Amino acid sequence: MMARKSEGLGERPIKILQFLTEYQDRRGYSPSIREIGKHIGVDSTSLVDYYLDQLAEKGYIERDSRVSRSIRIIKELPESLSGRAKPETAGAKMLSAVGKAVSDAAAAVSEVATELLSIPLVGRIGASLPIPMPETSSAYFDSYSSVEIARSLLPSREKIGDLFALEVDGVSMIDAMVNDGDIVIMKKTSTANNGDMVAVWLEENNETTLKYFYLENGKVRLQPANPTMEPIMIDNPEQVRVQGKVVMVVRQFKSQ
Amino acid sequence: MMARKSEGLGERPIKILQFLTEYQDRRGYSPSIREIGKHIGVDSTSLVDYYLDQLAEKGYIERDSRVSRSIRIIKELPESLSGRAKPETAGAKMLSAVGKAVSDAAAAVSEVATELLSIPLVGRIGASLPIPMPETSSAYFDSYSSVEIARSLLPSREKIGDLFALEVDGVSMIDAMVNDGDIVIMKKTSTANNGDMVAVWLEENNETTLKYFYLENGKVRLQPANPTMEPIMIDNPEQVRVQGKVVMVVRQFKSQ
DNA sequence: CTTGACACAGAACGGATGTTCAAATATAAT
DNA sequence: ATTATATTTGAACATCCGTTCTGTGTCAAG
Repeated sequence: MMARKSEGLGERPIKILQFLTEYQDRRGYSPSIREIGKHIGVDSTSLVDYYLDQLAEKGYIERDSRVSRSIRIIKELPESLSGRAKPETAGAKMLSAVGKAVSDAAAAVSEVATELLSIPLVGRIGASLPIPMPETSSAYFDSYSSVEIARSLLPSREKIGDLFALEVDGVSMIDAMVNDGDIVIMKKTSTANNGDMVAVWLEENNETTLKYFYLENGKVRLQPANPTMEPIMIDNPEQVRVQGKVVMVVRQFKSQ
Repeated sequence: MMARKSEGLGERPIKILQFLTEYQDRRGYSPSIREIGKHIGVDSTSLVDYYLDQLAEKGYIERDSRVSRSIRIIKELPESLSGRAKPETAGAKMLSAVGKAVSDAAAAVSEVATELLSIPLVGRIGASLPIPMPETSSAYFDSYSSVEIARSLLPSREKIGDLFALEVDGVSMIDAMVNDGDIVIMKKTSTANNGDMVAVWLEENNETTLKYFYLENGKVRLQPANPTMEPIMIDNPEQVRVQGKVVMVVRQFKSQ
């Protein structure tokens, strides 16, 4: 019979190709020959080398001579050979999500766009200064950077027009459980409801702080998030300049 | 006097980071330590290792212990230091499948939106229990809810496969500036770099906490985010069970 | 049966590679 | 000056890793 193998791959090379994809997705670099061998149940490095040569000749991968972990995937496995079930690792799941985003990009852009809000990052907030506010109209669209937040994270009927973001400068709001570098997403408003966390400008102290807001029989109580700290009582609500209410705080750890 | 030297990287590490980007874009895998050394004019491998440690501690790269060519770029160089435009055209095909898909997607929809990652919310984290971990190979896809995060908020080349989210239960982590109801997004890992905020299971105290991780001459220092609190010193690093590193914290304020 | 192409095993070689250590020098802080 | 910390050198070590070589067994064609 015509055992014409020139077109097809053996089972082992296919498994290797799958493993390469999975490994690289997960770890960001290529496995070594011995790692490949262990995964497919072969402890002869020469045999793995043999399979890799096949994959290279068929144009599926490339590798540099004498360089460890230099395998690059050039061509995807044909679907007819993929033969693997859906349930994969978490990484593959995320991968498929990305793949979906790619393939659906043209069709679903509008949908995605509505799910992802681009909130202008208009400046920094520190204790010593009133917070900057976005211009009421628009047009600051490309002047500053922006923070992208999924709509699903925000209160469902939040009006997006009044949202803006600030980066926290300094540790002055540490008692509000907000740290240097955090991004606070605020809603522009001059009124607040009880229990809201608001940014207020305190004229007497000459500073901006984040506090929980309570209006109780004519007096304003500004309560720090830290329960061990004393609240600030203000008799005349007119003195309290609410600059916005905090909708969300995002803290990123850039591994530092 | 404030001699702003602590700002960041020296000239050598910056040059290394540029070289890493260039090399990986061109060849699809990471250079070896000696290749890096040759490029920056240093033939001491330990010195390159030293620089790479700095880059890792600052969160620019990640690498796996004892694995050759395993450097991944996590964070791009700040533009103020880059001194180089972004060549997006050629050479990008050598990137891993994920990287390729991501960059393609970004290119496809860059005008309207970036990608939205759906990160599984696998449970709650409290002081009294080890944190639940996502099963690596099972389909928890629709059994739990998920948190949607724009990729732009995550480190640029972060591997997305190992991410999962937990909701904070209780105020036990208030000294880590994490409050009840916060959502922490973590990366599944059993190793940590200095300065990372990690979730660790402390057997003696029988609790899980979030602390900054430092490995200093063989001992582990777990530093609370609250600077007024004392660190925990652990002589034997084997005792420290790192369950993951915190990538992001999201706090939502529901408006009434 | 013989031959030859193919698939596989095991071991060994030599170079590549990450890691570590001791020590020297430089820089900054006290 | 003195101490402490950061940077740098050089070398050595133990593995890791790709490559190669000698086999063994299979199976179909001549």
